[in-house]
Amino acid sequence: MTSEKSLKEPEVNPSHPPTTPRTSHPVTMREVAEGAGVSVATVSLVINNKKDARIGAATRKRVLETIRELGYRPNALAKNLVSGSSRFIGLVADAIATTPFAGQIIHGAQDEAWKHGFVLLVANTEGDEPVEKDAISMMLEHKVRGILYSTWFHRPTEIPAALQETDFVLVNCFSPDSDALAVVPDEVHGGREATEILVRKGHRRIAFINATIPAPAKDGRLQGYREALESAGIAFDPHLVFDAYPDQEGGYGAVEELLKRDVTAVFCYNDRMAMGLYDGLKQRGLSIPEDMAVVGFDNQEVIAAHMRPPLSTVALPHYELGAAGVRLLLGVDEAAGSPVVKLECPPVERESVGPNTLTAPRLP
Amino acid sequence: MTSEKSLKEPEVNPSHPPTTPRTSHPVTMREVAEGAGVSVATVSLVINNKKDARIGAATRKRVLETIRELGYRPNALAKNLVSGSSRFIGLVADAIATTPFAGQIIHGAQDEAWKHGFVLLVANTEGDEPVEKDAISMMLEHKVRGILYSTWFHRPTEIPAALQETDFVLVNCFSPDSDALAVVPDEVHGGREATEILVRKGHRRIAFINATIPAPAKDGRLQGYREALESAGIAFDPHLVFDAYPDQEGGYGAVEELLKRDVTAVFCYNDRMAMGLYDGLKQRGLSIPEDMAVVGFDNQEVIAAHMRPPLSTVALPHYELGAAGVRLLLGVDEAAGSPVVKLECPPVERESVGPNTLTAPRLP
DNA sequence: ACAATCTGCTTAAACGCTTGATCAAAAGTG
DNA sequence: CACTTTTGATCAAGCGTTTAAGCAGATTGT
Repeated sequence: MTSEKSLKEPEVNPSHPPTTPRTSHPVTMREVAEGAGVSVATVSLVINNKKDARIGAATRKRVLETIRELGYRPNALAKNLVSGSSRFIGLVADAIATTPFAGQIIHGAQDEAWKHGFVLLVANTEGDEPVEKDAISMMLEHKVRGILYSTWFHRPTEIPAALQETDFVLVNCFSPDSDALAVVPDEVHGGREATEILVRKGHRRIAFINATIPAPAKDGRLQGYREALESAGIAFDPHLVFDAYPDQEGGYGAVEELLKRDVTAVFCYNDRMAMGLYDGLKQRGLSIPEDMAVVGFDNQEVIAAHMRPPLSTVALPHYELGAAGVRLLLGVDEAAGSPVVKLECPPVERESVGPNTLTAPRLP
Repeated sequence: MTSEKSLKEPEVNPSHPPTTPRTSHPVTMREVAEGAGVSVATVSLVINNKKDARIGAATRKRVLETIRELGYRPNALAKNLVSGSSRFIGLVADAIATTPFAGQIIHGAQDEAWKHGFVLLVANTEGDEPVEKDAISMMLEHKVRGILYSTWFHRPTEIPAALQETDFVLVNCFSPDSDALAVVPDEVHGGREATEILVRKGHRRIAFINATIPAPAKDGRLQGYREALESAGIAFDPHLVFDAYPDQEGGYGAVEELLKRDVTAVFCYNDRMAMGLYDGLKQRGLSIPEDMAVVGFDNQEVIAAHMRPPLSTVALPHYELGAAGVRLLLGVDEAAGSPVVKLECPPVERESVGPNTLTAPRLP
């Protein structure tokens, strides 16, 4: 009988109530119940303050106090077991930090998930199939509420089989032959916005340096460019569109071609390209925006905002992609008609675009 | 009696075994047991193939097959409940995507965690105290194995009280008055490396544009600079060190000062500063590295690798910080003597540094 | 031939919590 | 005053696992 739980054993250190020494095993609900002289059921009811539970004010207070004194923390694991589902949302990314973009997706997803009481479980697959499979398995085993499957650049993708075992939404990618939920940037809209920045400033002969590599962005932005021209009543001139590899070198190398075109403005496929273009232009003694207005695409903060002059561009809504992905997963957004949601790419005007001074003859 | 579990009800769709329709509730171990005609204990033993468990070859095979047929997935929640601890590692960050850096920390932590069978639970606090508290609570409630508390730039920090309730390690930050485990970049070493890139190319008059804002980096890099000079037998000249705000503008604005110093090389506090410096230099018709050798610090990929010429710099080991943090947390690294581990900042040589052509008279 | 040992599997308790069913006492009703 | 109702709390089953302990039947030792 001596092994019976001794009642009211003097506390070792009653001074700082919430100090739960890590050495002692975690406080459970049972201990709280004993401490407060009630049943665990009561404690549970108090904690979750169930609407229809009838608990006396005195008891409730006593329980709450005991919880504080003991520094009790609910065990989410047990909670989840009972409810059969967790408050986790999985995020499977093919690149988590290869680019700042991926970070933004995580950021947006994290914030939105948190807002709804969920936590993000992140896995980085580096594009490795087996890893991806394991990652998804792990998430399923943890009974995640759903999975966000994201890619670091906008592209079509296959849907891993295991994904079908839970709710999921594709983020920054889409499945051409399936009606899977997806959220992607609206490239066409972006292309239009970019072009319109130029149009608004009076430019009429606007070049578009597109990417050499095929992607939704390549087609979409071109279409947006054409739409913007059309809206402005400017005839589309195929000669003003040409391709370059979408990086600094590409932009730098495109200068020569560009200058042949006799244009006053140029829309670059992305910011890095614009960065190279800047160099090429400056090297020829040309200045921006006076001699050439330029707009980029992506709004890579580290680059765009700090070039000289700061680059006007169009932002890829990565943060929003993550956030919208979560909302779509949770079904908190008013259901869209199409399963694939397209997010706007907002223009970010800085100083690389000035009014067109060349429509009138140069320095008349 | 009709509500009894009907035995061997014909399968609805026996064609694709592993296709577990999401509509049906998840397959549990019990169902596998029934399917295989054994007890759940047996199934458990087979799954974890316990060394000392005695299971017949036939039974084992049958169980394994049933698992496959039913598409069974263990419920990690239940597993964790029993074991009392999860395979989670929490990552609390004050900024998850404000900078590409934070992404790298996550990346490193996730890779390393994964390697040891753990998953990352990420929370972004945006520096907000209550959020931080909630985030830590949530992690504790999920019985994480430990917590990585990370900051996006190297700095001293307070340790949130709740952290003490579990194992934790500070990443990219440290607590001046506590012996908490921490892992940070070795700024002194970095400063030395940066300077030595220049020294090795024969430069003797090397300026250092330090930051205006106090930080471990400011002091550390300066010390590293001095150490490198000393090792090279170059007298430290306080006039060659001056401060500027650590961004593009700062670098651009520092050019004037710099040119007064009559130096052949400059070590910038960070890459962004170097970027501004490039502009200022070019604008004055100076070329890099011929007229001025420049090295940066941080190795911000998006920037450094693509400037013209590509910038020599020193890398902040963000990925490694995350990875080492996890190792430290799990205790897999050979215990270091000091609780704070300093990681090397490796030099990344590119083309912004050439041999010193000015020690000898120009074009002799 | 009988006990001792081994083999293969099952029983049942436990993990920490939730929740519908219960129940005793207090309060309200006619 | 005998009754229903309300109030405040408890019981106990169950969530899906793990694992120590148990138990038949087969195998071995002598």
